[in-house]
Amino acid sequence: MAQHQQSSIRNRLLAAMSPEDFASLEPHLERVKLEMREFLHRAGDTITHVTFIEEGIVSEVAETDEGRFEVGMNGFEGLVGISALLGVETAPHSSMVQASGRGFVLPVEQMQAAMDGSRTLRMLLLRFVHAYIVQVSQTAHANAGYSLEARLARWVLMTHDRMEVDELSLTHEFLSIMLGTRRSGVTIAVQTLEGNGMIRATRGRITVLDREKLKELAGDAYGLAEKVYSNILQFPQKGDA
Amino acid sequence: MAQHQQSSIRNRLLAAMSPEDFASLEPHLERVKLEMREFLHRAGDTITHVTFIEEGIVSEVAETDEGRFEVGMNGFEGLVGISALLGVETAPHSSMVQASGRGFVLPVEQMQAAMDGSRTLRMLLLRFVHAYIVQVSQTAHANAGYSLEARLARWVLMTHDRMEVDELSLTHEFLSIMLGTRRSGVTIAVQTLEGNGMIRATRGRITVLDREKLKELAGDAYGLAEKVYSNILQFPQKGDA
DNA sequence: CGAGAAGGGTATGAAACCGCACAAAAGCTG
DNA sequence: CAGCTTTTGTGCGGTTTCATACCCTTCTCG
Repeated sequence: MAQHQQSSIRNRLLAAMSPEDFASLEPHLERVKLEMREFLHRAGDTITHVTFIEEGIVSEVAETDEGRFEVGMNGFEGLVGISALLGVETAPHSSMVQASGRGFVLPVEQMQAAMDGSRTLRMLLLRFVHAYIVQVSQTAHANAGYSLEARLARWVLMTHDRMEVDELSLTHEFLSIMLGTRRSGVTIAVQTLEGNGMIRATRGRITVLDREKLKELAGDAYGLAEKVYSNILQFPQKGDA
Repeated sequence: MAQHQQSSIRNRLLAAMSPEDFASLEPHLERVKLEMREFLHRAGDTITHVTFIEEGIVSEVAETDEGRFEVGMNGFEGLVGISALLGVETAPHSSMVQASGRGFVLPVEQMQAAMDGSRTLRMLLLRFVHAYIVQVSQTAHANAGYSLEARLARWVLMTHDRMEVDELSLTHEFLSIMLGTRRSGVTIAVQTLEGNGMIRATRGRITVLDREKLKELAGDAYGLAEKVYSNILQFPQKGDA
């Protein structure tokens, strides 16, 4: 009997596969824990595995002289090591665990063999890549024209989408890296959101209170990528829209 | 005899294909002109064709209430309709001709059939998708943390990479859309670059004078994506590095 | 060549952010 | 519970960018 039952899997990609496609990968899947702040790989590393996320969030981070910036994130709707799906061995960015959790790793050789062998699997995973591109594009867009508050709202929403609880473990320091801004700027923005009843903030923790208000603040910086995920992959929208 | 000789093609993707892959596409390729400011498609449109660019530049633009922003660009190193390579029918962004030129269109059905039929073709085109993702990520990164001047420098470099001449036809108005900023802000930034001898600016035109200085100003906002293109696709670096 | 349109330069006050520095909490540890 | 570390709150001056408006220059075309 198979080690892993497809029906008990949280990862949306693994769950959405045809049983045959899943069966071709299943023997090679191996459970891993995703520990807070751990790097699955650094920019420039050779990618040896892809990681299907079951729980938690992994951020794609660009690191330069000017500091670190998040360009995208993935949770149980996706996987880490997207470049490997496209036949590229070297990671262009670093992947850091932003919320601890767990996942399944799969060696790239198996991943590529399976994709070569199945059109349906390819279709599924490449549609996911498309959704990720839209997400990164939205990040570019948000960074270009939206206020710090709007970007914070967007970021909280995206993180919340990928968590099962309303409490997010986040320090201002960490948020400032994700948003590419000053730590004290985050403090001000957090206070504003809290003042408007969108979130409750305590030391090292942000609790989501009102998603509708957050969406209003985020404006067009939030939503497009999420719509694409849900059209393409049955990414579950939080039940308030 | 084939209508189009692979050897006479400027597009890097078409040129880099194996002769067999090229032959499978060649009968379906049709020449098109790319007229200034033309939209190849708008966000939400169904993608019916991909367009391999021979000459000119097409920008991917996100349009919202807050204005329009460029998220990425493609020239003779790439194609328009990337989503179609990933099996998605609907365009997430609008594609606008930023520098006039020409290209080859190919119906998506032929594109997908050819990709399904050839692993080597798939590998090539998906590696290109990867390079595009890195480019968009860099845009996100640049927008997050770099000054208007640095972003302008990056943008001029990227455009220059994709043109054969040093003279770029660009109005400040247009640049302000690309960079997501005010028109008068562009004027100031252009003056600064001109003052430092990096460019010469005349009405509706910017001439590149000193790429090295531009690179210095752009810093880490420029370079990573270009390195990936060149590793993966023999994207020619301008001969000054 | 003269009018109009398109593009570019400049000004001005307000707002958002930055960099930095330091004080106050909150939580942890011995 | 004393002392440390981590996290958060706050202040201040300076810079960048915004929003808006108006004028000037250059080009086009009748």
